[in-house]
Amino acid sequence: MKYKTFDHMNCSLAQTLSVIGERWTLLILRDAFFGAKRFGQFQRSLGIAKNILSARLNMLVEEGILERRESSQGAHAEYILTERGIDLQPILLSMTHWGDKHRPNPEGDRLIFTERESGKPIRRMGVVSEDGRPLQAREVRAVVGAGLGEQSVSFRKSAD
Amino acid sequence: MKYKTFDHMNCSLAQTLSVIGERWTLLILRDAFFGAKRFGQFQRSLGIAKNILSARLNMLVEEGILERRESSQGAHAEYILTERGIDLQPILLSMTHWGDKHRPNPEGDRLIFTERESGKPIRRMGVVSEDGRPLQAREVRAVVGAGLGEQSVSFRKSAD
DNA sequence: CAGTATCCTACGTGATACTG
DNA sequence: CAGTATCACGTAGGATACTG
Repeated sequence: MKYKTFDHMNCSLAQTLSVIGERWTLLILRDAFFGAKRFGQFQRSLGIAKNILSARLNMLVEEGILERRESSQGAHAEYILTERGIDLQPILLSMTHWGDKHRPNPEGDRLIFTERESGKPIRRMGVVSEDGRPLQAREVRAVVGAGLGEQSVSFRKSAD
Repeated sequence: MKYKTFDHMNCSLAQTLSVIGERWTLLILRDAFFGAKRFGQFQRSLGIAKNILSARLNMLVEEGILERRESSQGAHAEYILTERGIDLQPILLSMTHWGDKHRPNPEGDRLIFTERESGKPIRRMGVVSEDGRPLQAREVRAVVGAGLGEQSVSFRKSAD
């Protein structure tokens, strides 16, 4: 009767959720992307309980998403995003964009993400074809690959 | 001492998490994207308890992500993705791509997402400049907008 | 300041029984 | 089949005290 884990599911989404699927995790990572490094920075920013924060940071280090470094100056540790952590950026940005659109702040956008060099806003996250054209959701379909083996994925005749 | 909600946070990511931040929700939506419509389809596919599924479906309908329709044929209801739900596609795909890369199936990719027309695989989800160039994570910065008011977002001198 | 440890609560969850 | 209701349980989460 225990909590069901998603680990056994042969599904990339479920695998990802088993790592970052808990409420606080993505908010911690958001702060990391904004430059938070120290325990106290995360804690004050989020208003999260210290034991939860401690557990999440340790988990993220175990998963290779953050790296724990002893700071050269001062006795505190620092938590730094690894490459694997930086790879989560599209997820965070997609979620931010959805919130911008569907749960907006009446005063206007909260954050605008821009290209550092030019200052121009980036394009809203969305599916892009191999040669760079934006695609509508319905123009995309899923094809079963080798990793899925015998499993089917569709509830109808053709996967969407 | 109750569970803290994220609703009050003036952050698009937190707002999104307060809607789809619970474990099962994205898996239910995954199935919806693959064509699942009926209660039993979700239930068998996920192995989720019926009361949880019921609660999640109702929540998603309330949030305007799914629409509940009485099927013309047969007495069952159907749950259909709304536009707002379809807008979640970049989130699901970003998470799927991360799982593909960092928790791969040794046999190969589980699913390949392709452009329906040409059959060519889509580009991996990532940040794209206004004029369509792929950007590295570090080439992106966040600028405070009107919706953020007085709040700051940075832990250092310049936001990342 | 940076955590760890402890205790407590309530929410998410799961099994099962029940209804239309 | 499509749910709703009930109940029991564990884990996430929160407050606080404690240690280096």
